[in-house]
Amino acid sequence: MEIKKTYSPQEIEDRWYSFWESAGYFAPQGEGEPFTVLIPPPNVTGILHMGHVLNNTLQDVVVRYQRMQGRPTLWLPGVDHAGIATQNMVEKDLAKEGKSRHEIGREALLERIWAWKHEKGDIIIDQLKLLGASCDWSRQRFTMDRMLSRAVKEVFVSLYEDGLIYKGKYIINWCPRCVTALANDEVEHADEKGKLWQVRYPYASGGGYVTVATTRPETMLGDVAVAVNPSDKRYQQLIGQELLLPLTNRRIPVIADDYVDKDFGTGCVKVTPAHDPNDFEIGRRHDLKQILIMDEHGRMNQEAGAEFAGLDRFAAREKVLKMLAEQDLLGKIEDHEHAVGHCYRCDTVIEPYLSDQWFVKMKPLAEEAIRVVEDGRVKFQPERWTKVYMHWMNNIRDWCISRQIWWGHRIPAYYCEECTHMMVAKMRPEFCTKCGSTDLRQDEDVLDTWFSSWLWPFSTMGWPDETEDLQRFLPTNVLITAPEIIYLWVARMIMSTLHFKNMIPFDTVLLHGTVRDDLGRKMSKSLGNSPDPINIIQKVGADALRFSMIFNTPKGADLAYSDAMLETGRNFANKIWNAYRFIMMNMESIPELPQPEELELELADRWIISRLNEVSRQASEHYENLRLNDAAQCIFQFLWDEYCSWYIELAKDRLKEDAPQKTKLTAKYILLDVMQAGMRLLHPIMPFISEEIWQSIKALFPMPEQALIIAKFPQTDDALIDPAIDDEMRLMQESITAIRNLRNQLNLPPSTQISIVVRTATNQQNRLFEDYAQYLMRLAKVIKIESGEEVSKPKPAVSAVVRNLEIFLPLAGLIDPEVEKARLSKQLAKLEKELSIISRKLSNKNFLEHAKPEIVEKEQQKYTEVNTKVELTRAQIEDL
RNA sequence: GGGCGUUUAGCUCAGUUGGGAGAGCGCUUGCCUUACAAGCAAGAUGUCGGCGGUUCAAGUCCGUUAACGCCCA
Repeated sequence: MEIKKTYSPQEIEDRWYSFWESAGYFAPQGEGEPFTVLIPPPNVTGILHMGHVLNNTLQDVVVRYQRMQGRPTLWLPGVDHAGIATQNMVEKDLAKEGKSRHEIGREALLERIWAWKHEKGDIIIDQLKLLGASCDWSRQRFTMDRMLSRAVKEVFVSLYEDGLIYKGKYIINWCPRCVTALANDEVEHADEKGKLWQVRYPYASGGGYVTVATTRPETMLGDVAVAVNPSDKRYQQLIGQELLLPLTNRRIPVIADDYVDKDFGTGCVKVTPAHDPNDFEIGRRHDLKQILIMDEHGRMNQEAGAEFAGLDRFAAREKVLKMLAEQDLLGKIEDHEHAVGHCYRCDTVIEPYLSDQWFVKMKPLAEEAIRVVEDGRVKFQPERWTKVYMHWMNNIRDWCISRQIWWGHRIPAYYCEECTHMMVAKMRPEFCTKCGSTDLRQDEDVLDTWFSSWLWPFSTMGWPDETEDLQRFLPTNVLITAPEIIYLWVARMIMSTLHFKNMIPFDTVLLHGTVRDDLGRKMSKSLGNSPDPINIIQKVGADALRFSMIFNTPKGADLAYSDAMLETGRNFANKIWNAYRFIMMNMESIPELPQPEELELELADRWIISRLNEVSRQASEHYENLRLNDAAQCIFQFLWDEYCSWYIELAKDRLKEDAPQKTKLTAKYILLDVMQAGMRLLHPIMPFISEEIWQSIKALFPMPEQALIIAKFPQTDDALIDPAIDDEMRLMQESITAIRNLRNQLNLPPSTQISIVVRTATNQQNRLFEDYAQYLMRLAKVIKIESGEEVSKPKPAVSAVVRNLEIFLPLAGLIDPEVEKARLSKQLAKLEKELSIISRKLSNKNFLEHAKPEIVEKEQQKYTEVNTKVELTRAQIEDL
């Protein structure tokens, strides 16, 4: 068999993905307690970015681990219809043809969007497959599917009937570019430098004026009052007076309202109920008129006055300022930094805008959703996000769910054209229930995309039917997502699932960080600092990408991505590949493997088995606790630093032609067994290379399972974790390192063969060095070893102290006693410092009284150990 | 204005109940040692942001302060 020297993922990854998928391994298998993960549905317009990679890799690792635990595991995938984004995109294409959606009409636009969806809507799904995502694609969902649309209608009608959905005229966030309302959380605030203009409003009676301050002077055209704080002494006599609104000659009153901040600006506030949320509230309290001066594109309308009609809002601002200045009505102008809302889709400045919208009453839904988090039935990880959730839930506001676009679930409300009666129903009514007319019109608006996503836990499983899937998989287990959508999505799913299913949707929410570039900036299209994950996968393979990300992402923390970081995964894959290559090179002549009971285990075998069991236990624990970086770390360390650097190196002697047959076969058996077990540990993080190697080992080393993806995760056998063996092996390793160090200090090239003398301190050590002298010979390039408790120190020699034993390297002619003395003195100083710290502790009465006995004992042991080293080192110096 | 987070090796960051400061990358030195130069071996590097407190013992707990970042208003 030919195995390449460098690992090439391209040849392997596609093959195993199709194998898994066609064998049906992604679907839940078997009986027992299921494990379910809901995918945060990506946008149908989306293409895979680094954030998706992190999010979906985390999910896949958890899912693959649970699958290997033998649980029927379901990762339920799908995409959402991304109302505004998708429509924007198709409208852009339309614009290239010189058409607008209004010209072609609603039906034609929807047809075009569906056509686009059928052609390109699965791009991100195909990309997730390249990443290795083991979703059950037979259950793939789309929020506009008939099944999910049915749930949306059902929910809308039900909430309406319960009085939890209402329609009304309110100030909402309006994007004049998207020409639609936005929910509060779809608005992103950014601090911007603006101006605070003072404007003089003359008294209607003449003789003077009041000065108001505003950041948006153009809205003055819609002013209906000026407000002052009732407790503001300066303006007491003003209240009730009338002013003449400049540029319009409208007469407006001065009113008193507690909302006004006496210290902001001049203490006088212009009131524009149709264009400011706070003014809207003031207006309601004082029963003021609402004058809408803009159209839906952010242009002034007739109400703004003939001079302004048709002007864009920012052009209108300039004109208003110019005209005010001409009439000498403009006062002080100050720089003013304030938060400005922007559309999260297109970044256009949001306009607070008065319009007819649909809302969900959230308070009643929030109550139970607060309780399940309070009593721990739903847990956030890391825990601090609980506070964020609670804060929002305790201050929850009604949710504006209507959007003035066409792509989405059309609101199931119907109006009678004759008597204006409104009906809300799942099916279009035949006639008006009030006047009997058949002339009905459906509401033009569609629902917010989140209004379908918030039903994801049960709409994807067939609700409102009581399906098998619902009974089996709800509540799900872990939701893995980004903290940005705690409000938009997570909280709302908890509310909807409690309300409609009387269940929690999931018991754990894992919030992960953001992928940043190496300068710590968020990755974004506009910065162009986001690499294309597909390119990365083509270059280094999905496994390397996945490992690098997991290895470098602690639970809940941000990830700094760089190409350098990628090398961790790539190099690791290559390392494993070469370990596998080495094993296979030596298996060519394998006759037949021994049975486990026929093995002749030596120190290294027992040690690697002990370590494997310990690492399996740790890895399991880390996977369970969602500490995936720790899982990656400990598997990496085991395979690279223990299996490759020590076990394989030691096995080389035992694989030689002339080695005894038993020894040879035992080494081969353990090499294969530990490698296959290592692949099991690694599989959740690096599924492709692990499956490839495991399958190949399986050909020589029979295993019951058909595939690694469904193979059992290694169980720990505590009886095989042997601290005594670990300790003996560690002594050998420390001795080898000490000898290598000596060689290095003396600049001995690897070709120089050396002999050493080891003065042991116990019988047991003596035996160890006799039995395993070969280990030192192999790894420290020693040709002759003399060991024993009574051996005498050769002269001249350099020496090292390992625990309580001494190692001498006799080197006539190569040693400069002064240099050696300096080297040892440096070591001695270090040791003495350490010793003094310990002895200070041990002579502290308080320490001895208060510290736990095992801590004291540990310190005492340490003292003995260090003290021995000090004495031995001192003796060596004197000896020179 | 309110809340949250971060500050540990040159860089990016781990460090879960307080008890011997860690990883990856980078750096230094020597090696193509028959699996791997995407590698091997040996090494250097820290007033754990500052100050104060609790404790026998603090990177870890408490208070305070500074810088940076995020969210909300």
